[in-house]
Amino acid sequence: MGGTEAGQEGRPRPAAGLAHRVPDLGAMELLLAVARLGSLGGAARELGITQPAASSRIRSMERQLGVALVDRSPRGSRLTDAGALVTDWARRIMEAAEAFDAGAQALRDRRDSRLRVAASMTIAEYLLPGWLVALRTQLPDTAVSLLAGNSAAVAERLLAGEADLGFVEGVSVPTGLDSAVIGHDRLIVVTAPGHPWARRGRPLEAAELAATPLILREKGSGTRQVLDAALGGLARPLIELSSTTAVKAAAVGGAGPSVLSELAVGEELTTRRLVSVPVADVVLARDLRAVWPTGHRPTGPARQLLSLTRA
Amino acid sequence: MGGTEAGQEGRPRPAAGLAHRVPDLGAMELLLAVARLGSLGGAARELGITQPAASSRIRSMERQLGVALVDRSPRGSRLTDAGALVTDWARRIMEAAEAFDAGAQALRDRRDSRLRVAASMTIAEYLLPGWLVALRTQLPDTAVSLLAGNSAAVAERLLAGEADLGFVEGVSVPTGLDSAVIGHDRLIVVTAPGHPWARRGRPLEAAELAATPLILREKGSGTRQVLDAALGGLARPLIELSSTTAVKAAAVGGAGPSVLSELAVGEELTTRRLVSVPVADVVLARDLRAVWPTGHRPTGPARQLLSLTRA
DNA sequence: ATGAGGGCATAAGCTGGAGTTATGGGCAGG
DNA sequence: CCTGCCCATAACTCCAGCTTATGCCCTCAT
Repeated sequence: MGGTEAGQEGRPRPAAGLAHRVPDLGAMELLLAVARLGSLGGAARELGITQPAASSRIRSMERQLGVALVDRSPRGSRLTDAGALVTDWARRIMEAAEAFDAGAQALRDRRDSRLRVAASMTIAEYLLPGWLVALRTQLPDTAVSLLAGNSAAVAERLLAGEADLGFVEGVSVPTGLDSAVIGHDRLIVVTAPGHPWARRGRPLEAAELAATPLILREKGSGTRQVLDAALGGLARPLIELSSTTAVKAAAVGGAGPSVLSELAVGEELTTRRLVSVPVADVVLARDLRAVWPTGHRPTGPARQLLSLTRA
Repeated sequence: MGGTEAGQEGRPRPAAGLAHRVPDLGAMELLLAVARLGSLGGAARELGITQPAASSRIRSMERQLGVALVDRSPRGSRLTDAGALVTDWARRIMEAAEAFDAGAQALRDRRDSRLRVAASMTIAEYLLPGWLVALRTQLPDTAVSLLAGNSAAVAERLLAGEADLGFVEGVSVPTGLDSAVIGHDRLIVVTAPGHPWARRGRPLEAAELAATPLILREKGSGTRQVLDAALGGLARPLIELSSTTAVKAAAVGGAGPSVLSELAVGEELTTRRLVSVPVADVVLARDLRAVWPTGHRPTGPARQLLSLTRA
């Protein structure tokens, strides 16, 4: 028994076991239903399970967290104060899960979909799932398919008639396509709040930025290319990491300043885990564009998605 | 068998069953490990499970999503393009889960904790979990406890010596406490991108806002109170809903304009599911403050947390 | 060329958690 | 007082995920 126990002396354990400390998505969904409906039985009915199942599931979630979440009474259940908080936090997980679901569904629905989207990686990663969630509220029964690739691949799909609408980032628009600017991907300089740059009065000079070792993605990544171009190939790495998340984690931990896409650090900025440092004389911006074959203005679901993406 | 099947004629199904369409957190954690390490076996070792378990779990995730995620070869596994995308989306869920975990742990760790925080609901809901995650990277072994309540309760705890640091929002600071402004909770007017207000040239006048029916939280909610005060008790409801999420969903769906805390809609704004409408002559802002008993300037972990929260 | 090693897959068996049905006890309102 | 809604407990079932035991594939160094 417990065969797992063998040999865990100096296990690294970076953030491992999170899944064991956090209730699973089903339990959270149930908790949200209880919060909304004010009754275990009601929530159970809504999710298509029985009342005892709901009762036991909530109870084991309370055991796992070590916190009482609901006040049960003979005429209903209400959240405790702690329960309300936990429910709010759970809601944010479920929102991320909804975006995941919308995206995953689009990756799968190849052929028979009514709206075929081709998008560059950055957009597909950060923006598209949110758009799809929004679109779903407007057109619940429209199947969407997604193909992610670089600008050239997006153009190819559109011109071959294999996609209805495309999204690319960058300075130039592939030939044969019309486009509309829908936003900007700005690279920003960020540091942990404790770093000296977080309190400087005047904006950072480009030369200063180029002279300072930064936490960066590896050479070859899109972000790195834009930065190198803007600085004239001068970006000086303090550490090179292979994922945006790793870079963010290092920056949050105070290892040094970094340059990241605004899209990647929205959450960190609003919670002040990272602070944006104004930069004086470099513009690190790329346009985000919706694209379609010249002349074939988007119609139907494509038009609807397009209108979601710009003001 | 399959007793669940009974009687589901006109089931409401608002967004039900999400948990069945999305892999569970353990599977995502595994996927992230595979992405990072480039091998199923390696990921398995890191999570303390066996290689066949990892293999089968990834495979069933691929079945569930209907998408191939990893390219298995006799010398390792790499993510497919779709897999990279899915992994990025999963990472966002895991980040939310990490915040959840940090918060939940603080709710539980009552007595023996080294840093006891008291916070108002808005801050505890939106900001604190992120701070705790950041703090964890700096002080991994510091137990933190959290007590959430209104301003009066926060003050009481601090003055009784039962909390080391507090956070409140609002215009006045409770007596007996020193404070530092760490941010602002601004209410902003938002609409779906398709709404006429999303394209107006000039900012909205207060009178115009007061005259337009809005999607709002129910009377008595904090947000509603601030809005009513700023407008002179005039806010006119189009729909009244009992949770911020419901309000957001209605606004995203295009039901009408709404007024929400900036903190609540960060994600929706960056993905352009909602658009912020500038307002001319009303300031809907409250300060967010860190507070502590007069004279007892925070030290140790409390000081560290405080420095995380402000620039 | 050949054996060692890392990596993945398949097969068979075990276990625990989540689900089910069945039943009982509190509290409100006609 | 009884009907209805709410929740809890008990006993049983079932499956997802785990383990161990094997085997095949490929690469690299001897």
